[in-house]
Amino acid sequence: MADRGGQRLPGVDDGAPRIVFHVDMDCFYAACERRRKPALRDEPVVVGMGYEAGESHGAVATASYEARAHGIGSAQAISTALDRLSRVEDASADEPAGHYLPVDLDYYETVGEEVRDVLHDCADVVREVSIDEAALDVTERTAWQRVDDRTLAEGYARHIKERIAAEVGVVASIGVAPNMSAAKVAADSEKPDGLTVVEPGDVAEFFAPLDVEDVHGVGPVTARELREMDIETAGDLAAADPSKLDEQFGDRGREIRSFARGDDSRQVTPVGRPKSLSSESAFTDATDDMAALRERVAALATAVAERADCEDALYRTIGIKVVTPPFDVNTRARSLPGPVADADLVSEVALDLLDEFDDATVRKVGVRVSNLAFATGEQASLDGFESSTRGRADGGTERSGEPDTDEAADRSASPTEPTDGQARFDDFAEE
DNA sequence: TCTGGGGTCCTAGGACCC
DNA sequence: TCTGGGGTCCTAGGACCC
Repeated sequence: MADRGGQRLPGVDDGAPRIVFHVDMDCFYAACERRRKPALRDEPVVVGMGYEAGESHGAVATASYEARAHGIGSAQAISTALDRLSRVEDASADEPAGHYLPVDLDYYETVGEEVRDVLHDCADVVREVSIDEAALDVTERTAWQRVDDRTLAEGYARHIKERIAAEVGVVASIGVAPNMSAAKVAADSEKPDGLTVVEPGDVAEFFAPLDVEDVHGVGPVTARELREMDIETAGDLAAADPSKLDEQFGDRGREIRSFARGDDSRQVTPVGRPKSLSSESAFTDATDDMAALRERVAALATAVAERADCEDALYRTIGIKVVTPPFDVNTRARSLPGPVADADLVSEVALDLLDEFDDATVRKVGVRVSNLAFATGEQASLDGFESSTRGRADGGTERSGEPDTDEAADRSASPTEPTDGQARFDDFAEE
């Protein structure tokens, strides 16, 4: 598959800077809606999730630039967005200016698929970061070489933008840089319809004036702590005393400092299998109605189990999330002796974990399965998979025997396991 | 920003093992 | 029983990303 760029061994540096493109669709959900409803072009468009038609509950997923001009932004409460749209000049109370649409992920997924087809056609290694973003290693397809004051890489990026516009009908911004972190920041630096090239020698200079919060891995909390240390810009962070950062942030300190310098040694690799699957849902008003909570949790458990099924995933840990006002996140989880795929069990365990919160007021609940194992397609040999299942199925740890007992001995010690890789359900009836 | 939904990774403490 | 040291797994929470 990815046999050109992908052959390179991790950590091996042949000296030549790589060429990474970060491709980011502009206002992707809104762009998808416009693709199928051309009348929405040039109009303020707000795509919101977690809301029912006619209500003002939920949050903004994507706002078009026309809507952003009125102060509407991502993650904003729908009520605020509607309020701001209704204040637009030619809006009436009944009919606010602009268009408010609920998310239609299935449709965006099909559009995203078309974009991915183009990207895979244009690059040897593609890392799909999300439905609307991807990192590409195109080192083998283009070059940093300049022709007429422009790099070949810039021309290639432009070609990809044009293909996406022509073949899919949505607009992408692309950042071009020698690594993923710099390419991402470059893509964000000019939107919409941006194309920003940061050549290998210019990376540090490009980062220096940026706000610390623009650095990958620096969120609101870390940014505040950095500002308290008088570190305001990426340049400040790049020049900061590593031991001080280490003291404050541990390993993450070194990482964000090197990102701020424009250094990022991570290779572009395709995303692997998921590590967890979850589903959550908020109540319009916080509730202490235990019956309603149980009903919601049971429905989420069913949904999660179904998705795990679709992905051929077995899970060994089942957990819940309970959010109480103002916004306290509580999680509980229970691990099973071996991987299973059993919807009833997900429900049962989730509801059992929920019992602890029987006198809580709850605004949001979630169900998660993790510690995933995949029945098919995983490169680990079936032998390895089975022996690890067996080692745990008796309720002990894998190392429950003598130290360094070999796998053959381990295997013969538990002769009665099922053959499909699942532990028996009664194995964990105890707890 | 009174806050939707789906993820990843890291850390810290406790249980338990040798 | 105390002390010492190395290690894994599990749970819960936090920060971050899109």
